[in-house]
Amino acid sequence: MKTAITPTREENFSEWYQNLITAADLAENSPVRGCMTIKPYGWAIWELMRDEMDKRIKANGVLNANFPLLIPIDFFNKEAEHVAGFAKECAVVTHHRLKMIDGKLQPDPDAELTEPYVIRPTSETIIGEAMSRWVQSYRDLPLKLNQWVNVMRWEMRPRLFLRTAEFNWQEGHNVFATHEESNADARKMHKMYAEYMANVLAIPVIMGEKTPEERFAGADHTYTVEQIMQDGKALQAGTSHDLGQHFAKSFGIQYLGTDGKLTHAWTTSWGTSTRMMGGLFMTHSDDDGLVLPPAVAPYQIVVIPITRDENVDALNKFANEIGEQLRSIGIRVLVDDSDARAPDKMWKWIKRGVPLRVEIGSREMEEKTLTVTRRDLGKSSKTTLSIDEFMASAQKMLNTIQHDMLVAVEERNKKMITDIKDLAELESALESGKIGFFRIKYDLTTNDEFDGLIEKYKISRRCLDEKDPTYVFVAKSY
RNA sequence: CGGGGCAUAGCUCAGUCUGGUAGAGCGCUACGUUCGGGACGUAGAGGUCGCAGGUUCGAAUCUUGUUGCCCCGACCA
Repeated sequence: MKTAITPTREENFSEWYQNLITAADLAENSPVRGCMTIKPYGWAIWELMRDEMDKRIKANGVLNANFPLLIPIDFFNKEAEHVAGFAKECAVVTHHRLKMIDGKLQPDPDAELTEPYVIRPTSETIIGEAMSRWVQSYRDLPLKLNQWVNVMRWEMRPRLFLRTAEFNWQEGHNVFATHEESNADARKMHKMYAEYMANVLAIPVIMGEKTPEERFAGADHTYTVEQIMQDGKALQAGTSHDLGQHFAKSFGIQYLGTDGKLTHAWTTSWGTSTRMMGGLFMTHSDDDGLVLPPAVAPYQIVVIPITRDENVDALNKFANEIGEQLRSIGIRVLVDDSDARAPDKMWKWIKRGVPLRVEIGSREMEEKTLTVTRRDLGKSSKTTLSIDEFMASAQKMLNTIQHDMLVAVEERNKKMITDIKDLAELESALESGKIGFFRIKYDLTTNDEFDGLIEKYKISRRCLDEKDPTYVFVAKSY
């Protein structure tokens, strides 16, 4: 059986993943170390993902803003834990001018900044500074901000979408008058992420709080959504932090309460990034390429005219009419009337994961029918139906695909989670090559013996079980 | 930043050991025959062999240095 992507997932998962990205024309490595170029088809997916997320953010009363890319180095000194977390991976801007020296452009030694800037790895500090000025009274609270920006973390080992030096994300930053409110907010955004991933990306997630060892630098509580990839590894797809008063105290975010007293506020921050795209691709795709849920597919339907010399114009015209009809009922459609051979067009759009493929040949044109194939189910789902029937049911078919993809991953995930009673059982499972998440009592994992297993099997604590926080999920991760 | 590997056509790679005019497959272009889940033939286009030095009559090949990439670690959304 020939597959469009080689090697297959089973043969070599990480190589399959890289080839998938090339085959689906999503992104490529750039000339800049650790940074990727997201190509138009990949970016179109991101735009759809972003728009869906943005709607949800705004529905929570959050407004978008935009803070500077560069952060004064001094801001990082203000929150000790935070500095420690990020110092190792910061890019720093030290000059403001280039000069031609010995025929080469170089930073001008005479243009060194007295105070270097850090390219933001995240924006808690610079937003904290602004909030300290914007928040004066309890009437200014809550203040809810979000920004869609790029950030930079100098990664040692980049992987397309999963870990790149520069990445795009949304980072939300909210301020509240009380700890009850900030903690409730962190949890609310956490739930929003889980809902989004299930309903938009068709990815069920494991929700829970990070253990103290894995918490965000400078947070009291970190809530995470963890996805399970097809190879059993975990992907941290979004985090929501209850920052307590750490940043409020460091940056002087205070409000005058009704009691006339000045009180430090409570902040949260919450983010999801282009890493989610990696999760999306790794979760749903197969050995023939990408499989996209309709909600984030740039083209939900591709119409392919099966042409021969004598019928090209008529068929292309007919296919475009079908395309127009579908657009008029709100479906994103591409009519591939390019002059490539029909099988080449089919494989091209199979590899790019278009949820529904519509083939039209002379026969269909005469009979007023269409042949429709679902990407998620493959060739066996090929059916022929009348144009009227299809127009009436196309949106429903897309909804069904969206739903079925979520259910399929839920089913797969059930087999990926194993209950473990003690460390001996955990070790023998790992030793036997068992993949996936292992659920074990948290207090069994706070000792040297467990640290040894972390070292030996490259596992980590992903999060506490939301349903019973005395349990923790352990897995290998990206 | 440690350990290993690689750098030759758009892509995957051979050629390097043993120095002698730059190769294959895929992809691309044209034409013909094909045509509903990866067709075939013919003809073409396409590379200062990562970069800089050294050895040599002559370097993709030997040598020194350098840069970048990949894999495995440490770090991480």
